[in-house]
Amino acid sequence: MKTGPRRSVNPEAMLDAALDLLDTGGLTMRALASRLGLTPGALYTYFPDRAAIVSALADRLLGQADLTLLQNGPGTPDERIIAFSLNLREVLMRHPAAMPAILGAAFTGPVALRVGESLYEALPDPRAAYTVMVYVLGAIALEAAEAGSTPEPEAERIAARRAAFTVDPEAFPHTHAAADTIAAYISTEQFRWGLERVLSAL
Amino acid sequence: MKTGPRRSVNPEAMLDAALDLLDTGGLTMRALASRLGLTPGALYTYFPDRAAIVSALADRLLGQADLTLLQNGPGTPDERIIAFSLNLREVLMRHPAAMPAILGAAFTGPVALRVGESLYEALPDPRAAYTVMVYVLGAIALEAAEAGSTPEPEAERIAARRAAFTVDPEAFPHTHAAADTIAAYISTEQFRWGLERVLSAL
DNA sequence: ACCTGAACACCGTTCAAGT
DNA sequence: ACCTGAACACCGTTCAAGT
Repeated sequence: MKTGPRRSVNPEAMLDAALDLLDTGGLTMRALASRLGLTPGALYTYFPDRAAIVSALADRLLGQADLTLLQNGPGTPDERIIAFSLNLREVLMRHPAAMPAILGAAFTGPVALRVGESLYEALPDPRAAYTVMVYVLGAIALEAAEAGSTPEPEAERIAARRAAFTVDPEAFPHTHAAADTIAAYISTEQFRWGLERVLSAL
Repeated sequence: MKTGPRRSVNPEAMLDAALDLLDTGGLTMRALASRLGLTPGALYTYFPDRAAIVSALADRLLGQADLTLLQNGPGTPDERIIAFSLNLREVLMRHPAAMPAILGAAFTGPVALRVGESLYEALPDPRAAYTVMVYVLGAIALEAAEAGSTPEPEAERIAARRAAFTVDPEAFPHTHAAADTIAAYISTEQFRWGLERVLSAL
């Protein structure tokens, strides 16, 4: 029983299909093969194993962020770092399930190298640059970890967090008092606020 | 064929065995059952599914950090946050494979709530507190993502990173020039440096 | 309540054989 | 080089049945 279309099986098309399956939480070699009209074993002609597919996917996703925002954009280096980081967050949050792979392949991939070099141009102290990477990737990883594979709008995710968040006011007074702010931890506003603070210290 | 010891099957003992298996990269329901002298199906008496075991493990691991460093330690609030963060990093880096679960269950678990409340006591602005969480957990997640499940000493990991790191000096001049510092991104020194900078801005 | 035995519905990967 | 068919060695989870 062949279920998928047969045309144009190449690494690019494979990654398109793989990303689609990853987003729906069902990236298996068997499902991917079926999408491409292939048998599972045929995939090993293109990639050595499943992990290689996920790594390639991670680097490709990184490449979807608009690097010109960091390189040629208007404004100060800090402003360009903020603009690129906001764009990167937007791109990566469209595929939360890929975030673990992004953390894993963070610096090895070819695209990651180009992003890194551009960041060092904007922020020459490499220790400072890494601090920014940690903040940006850390914030996105925390958001992605609780987002479903289907990314709801930010406002709805915050409302859901607020509704689900209840703590004993006696035992956790500070936490209880901060509930609204805590629900908004995943907001663009919080992301930008923290990033600006971090950059101001570097 | 029974392979494991039979005595004392309770949730605590299960989590001990589960952590051990997670560290060696082989946490499966079948392996866990065998360790406990049980059949796979018997595990579902204690936990509803595999994910519940991993979540419980994550919260338990968080509890191994010494919260008194944050609550009652000497020094300024910032110094206590640094001391606790260094301790947390040490604890979590003993079990890198658990880091994804830590990110996922970051705020829901009972231990996580206590840690959060203590952090808010030291750093009352919740937006500032979250920025610290993002930095600390982000840095540990990036380190854990590339560490093997068996945690080598830090010095060896840095040396291995330095040896493996080669880039085209023409195409990536800044990256090439920063190679030594980049190799040391996973160092305690870099972790502390970044954290101090972040705290100084909050 | 706790556990077994057995099954169900899957996985990733390999490999001889074909084209 | 690319692909099939078939197998190997696994998975998590369910469930009737026993104690």
